[in-house]
Amino acid sequence: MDFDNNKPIYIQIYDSIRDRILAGDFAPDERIPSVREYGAMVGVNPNTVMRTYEKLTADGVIYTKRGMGYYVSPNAKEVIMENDRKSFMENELPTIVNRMKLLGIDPSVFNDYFEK
Amino acid sequence: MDFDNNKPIYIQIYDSIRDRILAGDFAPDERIPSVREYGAMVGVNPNTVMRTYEKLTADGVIYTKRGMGYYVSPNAKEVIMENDRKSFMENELPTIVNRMKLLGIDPSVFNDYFEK
Amino acid sequence: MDFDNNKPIYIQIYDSIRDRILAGDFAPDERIPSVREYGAMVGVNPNTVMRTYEKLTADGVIYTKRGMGYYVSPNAKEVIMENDRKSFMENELPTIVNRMKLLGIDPSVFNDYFEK
Amino acid sequence: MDFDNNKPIYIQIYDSIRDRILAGDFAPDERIPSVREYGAMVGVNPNTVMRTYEKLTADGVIYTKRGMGYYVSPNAKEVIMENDRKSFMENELPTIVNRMKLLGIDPSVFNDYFEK
DNA sequence: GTGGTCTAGACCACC
DNA sequence: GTGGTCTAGACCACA
Repeated sequence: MDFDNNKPIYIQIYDSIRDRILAGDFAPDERIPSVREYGAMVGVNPNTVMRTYEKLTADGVIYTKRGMGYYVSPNAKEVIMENDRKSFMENELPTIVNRMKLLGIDPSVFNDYFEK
Repeated sequence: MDFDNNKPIYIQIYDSIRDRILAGDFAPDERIPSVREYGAMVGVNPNTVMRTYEKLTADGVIYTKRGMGYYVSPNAKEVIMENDRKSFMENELPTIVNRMKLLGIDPSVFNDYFEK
Repeated sequence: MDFDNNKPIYIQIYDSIRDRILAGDFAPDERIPSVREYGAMVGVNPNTVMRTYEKLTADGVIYTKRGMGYYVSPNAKEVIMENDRKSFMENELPTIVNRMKLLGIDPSVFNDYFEK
Repeated sequence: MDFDNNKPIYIQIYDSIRDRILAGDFAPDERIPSVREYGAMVGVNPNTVMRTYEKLTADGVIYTKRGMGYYVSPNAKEVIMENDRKSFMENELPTIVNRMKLLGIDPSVFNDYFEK
């Protein structure tokens, strides 16, 4: 796995695991690789993977069983979708609209683009 | 002025000055506040403002007269609009639409939000 | 049985067995399930149950007959009650009261909660 | 500062800072020592202090200004009190009451103890 | 084996 | 100077 230097590695792993869960690569209650395994796979230090797993746990996307590993939450997909939708509506949408107004771009471009 | 901690302050000032130029707060060839003044206004170290002014100068949005200060370029608005519209239509719009499709968000939210 | 991840599982099993003895689920000199059986029941590795049984044996709450299994001590209830009451009154009660005072919580919450 | 080996150091620092805020050692919007300073003071690695600060930030007890340091939230005291009260009522009270019932301890001990 | 904590040391962007 | 990220390596309790 190769990383973009402008973004923390642990965030990039975070994004990629969320994507893989959404894509169905990891099923609910399935065990995901240990921090050591995953670190070896993508070529980063286990500590860095740990940080990703901590964040995903805080989100409620995965959970941990002591001494056994990390598992995908049963409702992981819903949690991810819900978080993203919320963040889009509350944070991104306002700033996008604001910019479009300043740039004089009409909202109809979205309808047009959607149909393609 | 209050800042978002996830973005460099000098970029946030950069954005805000560009917005103010688009909004007409600063007219072409008008002098903008010195780094010291501006820093005091927004509660920030002059060094940080300096960094903003350097970036705006590199963009061609403002220019400097030695010993006199910084001035808005005659064609500042056009420069900003040109760059931003292009980048918006080519880069941002596609990724936004893509995300919205994944999240199942309807393009009509834009029309709705615009009216507010 | 579902476990709280902040506490070792063998301790949680330990607590639960003590509770069951106090509640009369296990009578004095009655045989308790083998580590294998108990592990299967609660979905845990026999090693983990073993650790619990060792601790209970050290406490004098159960005893072992070689080749036959583990049995509840005749005076198990008394041992548990004795230890716990003392430790509760001397150690826990003072710190609980102290915290409640700091947090401004009235002792009446206990009377209220008891009735439920 | 000397630490209890049974508890993570970063949690012990976390507790101690919360206590100091409640005690008024750190005022609202006051800057707290940098991770390096604090680490040197209590004799731990800055990374460990960082972990404490991250947790306090997640709680809303402190906030960070980029490149400048960490500051006590204006409503830090209220946040701490509220969190503690909630955790007491939801987590501790039920388990305490449960144990008292098993041990046959009457809730009146609290009223008695409070008056001392 | 697993997660979890901690250290020492490094490098970066930002202020 | 500050926070923030990352590595390498260590040690521990737990399963």
